[in-house]
Amino acid sequence: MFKIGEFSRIAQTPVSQLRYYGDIGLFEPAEIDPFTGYRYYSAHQLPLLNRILVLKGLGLQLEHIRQAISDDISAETMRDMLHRQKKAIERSLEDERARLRAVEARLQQIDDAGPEPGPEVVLKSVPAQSFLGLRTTFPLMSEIRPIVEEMLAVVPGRLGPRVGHLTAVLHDAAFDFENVDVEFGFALTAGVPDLDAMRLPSGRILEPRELPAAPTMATAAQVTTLEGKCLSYAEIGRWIEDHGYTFAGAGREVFLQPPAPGTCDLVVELQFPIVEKEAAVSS
Amino acid sequence: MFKIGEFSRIAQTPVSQLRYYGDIGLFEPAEIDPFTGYRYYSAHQLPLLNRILVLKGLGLQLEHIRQAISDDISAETMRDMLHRQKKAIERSLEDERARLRAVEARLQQIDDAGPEPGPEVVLKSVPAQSFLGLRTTFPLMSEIRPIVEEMLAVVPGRLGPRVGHLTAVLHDAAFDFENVDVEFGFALTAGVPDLDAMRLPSGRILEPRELPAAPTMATAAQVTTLEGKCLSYAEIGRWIEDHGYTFAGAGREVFLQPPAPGTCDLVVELQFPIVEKEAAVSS
DNA sequence: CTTGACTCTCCAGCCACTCGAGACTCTATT
DNA sequence: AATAGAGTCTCGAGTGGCTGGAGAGTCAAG
Repeated sequence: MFKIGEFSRIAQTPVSQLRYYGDIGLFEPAEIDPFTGYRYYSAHQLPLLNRILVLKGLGLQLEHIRQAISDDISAETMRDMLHRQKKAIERSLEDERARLRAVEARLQQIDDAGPEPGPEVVLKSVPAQSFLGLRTTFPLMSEIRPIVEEMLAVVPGRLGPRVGHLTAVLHDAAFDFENVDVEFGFALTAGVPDLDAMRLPSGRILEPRELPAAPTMATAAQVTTLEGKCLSYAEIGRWIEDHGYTFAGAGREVFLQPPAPGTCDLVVELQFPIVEKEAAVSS
Repeated sequence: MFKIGEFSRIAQTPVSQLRYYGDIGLFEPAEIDPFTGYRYYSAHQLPLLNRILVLKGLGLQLEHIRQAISDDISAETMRDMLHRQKKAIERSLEDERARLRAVEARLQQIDDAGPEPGPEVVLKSVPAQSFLGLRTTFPLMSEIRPIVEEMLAVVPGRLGPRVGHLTAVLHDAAFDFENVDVEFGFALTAGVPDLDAMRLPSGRILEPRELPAAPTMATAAQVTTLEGKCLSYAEIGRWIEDHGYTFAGAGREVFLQPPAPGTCDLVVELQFPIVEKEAAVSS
């Protein structure tokens, strides 16, 4: 019989761990002195402890190990467990690899561009939404603002609390500054009532439609002015390429802080639906 | 201004997380209603939150993220941090890969051999030790037992509390059952006193020497009889091959539970020093 | 005014330990 | 036999990054 310290030296396992395993009933000393409380381990227990340590080395949880070492476990059950473990490791390995790529990309970016941060690109998924909007091809960017201001002045008041964010849907994949085909309108948060159309003072008519769900969106939020958000298009485009995605549908601009009449202070989130580019990647 | 729920929807971040980040002072609401305690977030905060989430996605700890987003951080410091992070990921990636290999090996083993477990092989490192032993070439295995019993009967009594485990050093790499060149003796735990040699009743003399340290040992512990431990040699040998190691020195048998005169109940730990086999492994 | 959705604070729990405080116990040497 | 020093005991708290629940308060639509 060994006292905990010597057994710990033999098994190369910390004393605290042995005590802990005893406390949770995973691996208990062969004997405990009822007067002093000293734990005594027998050499015969070493194979079991080793088995536990090996299973732990495979990444199994202690609870699973407890099941695995209970005498009545079949080879089938064990196989199942290890199979699940294998899948789990493969998943986390994939995650780690992605993380490594991301860290490396960011290091690269610092070396390339200096510390000028730029907006962060994050993935999101947005569900399908009702949308009330007006699609137009604007010959010039400057013509957009009046219409937007008209919408902002009128629509929230009329729709009341159902109204979501002012949103632009960019139907032009090739984004340039003339003849932009863009749909402005509002996402509707609650279920839409019997709303067939809505006429603006200028006579333009907003029509309701369903904005499709986008399971994967690359998004970038920024504080900017109405005309100064072009930089981020480049940024987000590069990100999408770098991370092995491609565009998959019309992008959006969500005006989280809509342009107020007096100020040029607004917050926009660019959103682009993407899908993984299927490439022959060596695993 | 958004209430926490809406901001959570916008940022696709759980409410609980936002509250937590507020509590630890990593990302605080733009405003807190002093009467109700309601948190209010501004759209302007979204870029910062995104930055935090991206850094978290790189695997950084929140404490480090806090430093990283504090305004006065240089590109140098940031690079350092990411560099360390990269190293950490690479390390854990290597660990995970090893784990995956181990799980796969074990699955293989179940498919091959059925659920008959066999002893577990674990890695250990043992420091250099003083040793008091007797090296002999035994023509037959059966001649070992009397000598061992003689040693067990005499030595512990004479050395008192300094004595470690009965140990056999196997100088024969090619292990067969005749003419075994083996050294039996005792490891000495405390610093050895002025002990030059020790004479057994049969006239044999135990001589002291230094047992070298072995930074990496493949070990397997088993409950067995004196003559029935051959199976494990195969087991441990296969393990060493499978895991890309080679033997590096004389193996040992440590008798954790020494053979008592009346019983055949003993516990032995086989120990083989190993080194990584330098092979052209594709990373 | 009611109803239901939201939000608040505070506390416990997760996992697999580790560390420290304060009190015993063992053992080798004087 | 006394003592010093190493070892051991229990108990409680801490780790990181949250999540979940209880119980109470708040908001907004109808």
